Amino acid sequence: MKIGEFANQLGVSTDTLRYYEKHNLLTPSSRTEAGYRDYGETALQQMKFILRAKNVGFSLAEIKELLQIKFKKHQHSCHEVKDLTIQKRDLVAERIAELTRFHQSLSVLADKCCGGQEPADNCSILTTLEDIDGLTQ
Amino acid sequence: MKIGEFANQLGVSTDTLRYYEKHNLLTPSSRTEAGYRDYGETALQQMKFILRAKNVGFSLAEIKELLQIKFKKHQHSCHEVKDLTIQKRDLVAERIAELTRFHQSLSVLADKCCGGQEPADNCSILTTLEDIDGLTQ
DNA sequence: CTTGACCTTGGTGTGTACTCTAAGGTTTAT
DNA sequence: ATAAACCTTAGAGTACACACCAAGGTCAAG
Repeated sequence: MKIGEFANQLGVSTDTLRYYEKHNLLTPSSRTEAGYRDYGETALQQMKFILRAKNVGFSLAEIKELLQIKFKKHQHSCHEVKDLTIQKRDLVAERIAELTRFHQSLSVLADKCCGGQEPADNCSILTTLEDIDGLTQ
Repeated sequence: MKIGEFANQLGVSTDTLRYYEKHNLLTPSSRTEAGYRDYGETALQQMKFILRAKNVGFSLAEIKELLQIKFKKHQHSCHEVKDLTIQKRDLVAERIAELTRFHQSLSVLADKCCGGQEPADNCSILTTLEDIDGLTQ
């Protein structure tokens, strides 16, 4: 399968596939005589693996690690894989916590503001940002 | 106040201050004869405004908008400010939702894995990423 | 036999918020 | 007088995940 068809089947761009190849995430099974990339079943499965891993939140760098393990499963332990997963989960949790604080602060600001058409001279959002430090906790 | 002292007082780097100036977020009150930046009380208040806005999750681009409004309050309405705030809040909410899906998927993966020291040949995390599509509904 | 759709490489651009470097000028203390 | 500590500018580098472009080669259909 040439890159265009392969990309279409997976719903990604050819640029993405070349990018993944450059970054050692997915190498086409072979090349045609003309030098065209030729993707086979193995590549298809691997690309699906990558897309699923992306879907659960892994970065490309993390996926690369997962692939290394996947390639040589017997040289790695379940522990390693679970560790990667938990580390990522905890990182995600931290980011959620941070965004939740943002959301909370923004809600407080929005709720205090009348939102009317009058000039913003006494807008509570602006005055709050000007005056106090206590918004975050 | 020269840039070094000013930066210290606010807990930011001098690079950050020059960056903000370049991007029209904060201009020092004046310059000394030697061309050194000289920050005054107005700059201090504005920088605090910026840092507070950052703390509640606004990006620098959004803060720039807020500053434009703040500079000419009578030309803008409360409505505008509240709109910006709510738009940002909703954006943050979306991102939280996405990350929460990630967190959920990662938890499911982690919980299924034994995490033991044995080889990863049958690691449920890897096989799940290999086999199914149903992690994110 | 040519048109158009595909493919190749290498390189640049995007957005965010800085950080770091180089090469040089100024100020302050000793 | 000189060294340390500060300041200046312009420009490059960082991370992430691609998107886009130019210049050219290849392939199938009409």
